[in-house]
Amino acid sequence: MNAASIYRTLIESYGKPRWWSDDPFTVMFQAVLVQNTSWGNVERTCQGIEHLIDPESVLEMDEEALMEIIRPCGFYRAKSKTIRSLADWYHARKDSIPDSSTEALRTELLALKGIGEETAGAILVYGFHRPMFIIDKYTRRFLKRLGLSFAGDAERRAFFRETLPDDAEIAGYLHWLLLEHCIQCCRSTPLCPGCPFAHSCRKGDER
DNA sequence: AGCCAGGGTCTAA
DNA sequence: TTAGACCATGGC
Repeated sequence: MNAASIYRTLIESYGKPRWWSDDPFTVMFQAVLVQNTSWGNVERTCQGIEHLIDPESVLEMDEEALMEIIRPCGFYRAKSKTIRSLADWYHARKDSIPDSSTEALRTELLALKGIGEETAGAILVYGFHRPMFIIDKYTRRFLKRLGLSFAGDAERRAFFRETLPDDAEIAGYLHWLLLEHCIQCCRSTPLCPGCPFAHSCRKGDER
């Protein structure tokens, strides 16, 4: 089973996925909050404070206030620092982003403390509409359950690049679809009711 | 009560 | 370069 047929199956089963957010800074803010944290926590935290989620507001408020706001998402001491550096970076950089290469943006993001491959990928894809396959824990588990093993994330990315176009929308939709699928299906053991991959899924046989 | 959640950094070997 | 400790809270 190749990546293109995985994508097709996901679309057929779950329909057109939603985009993370149309606002780049909202993507950054939430991408940090969601690190090793459930999406529900992030949604509850962001509910009602939409007007504070922009670089200027973040830089204006003191660090204690920001920590208090994001506390329910855990790791709030580290995450508040990361969000501030993102706000700083984006505030200074946003006008020149359209002229920057994806690789340059990725390098700059990775240089910020608290931003790793996955968070950078999410920001590039959903925030800046740059093509990049995002490999997260769910993606790894999903591929493994399909019986596909890889030496590392570079190989996983290559697997997706092999049969899918180099396109930001596809990358974003694929990631969102995998997430949706895994939350409904892969997260539960031992059986996923109505799983569109049931015929090839080796759940429980993955370690 | 204990485990997991859409990670990332630091250290030791 | 890789494994393990650590960060912290909320939901089930």
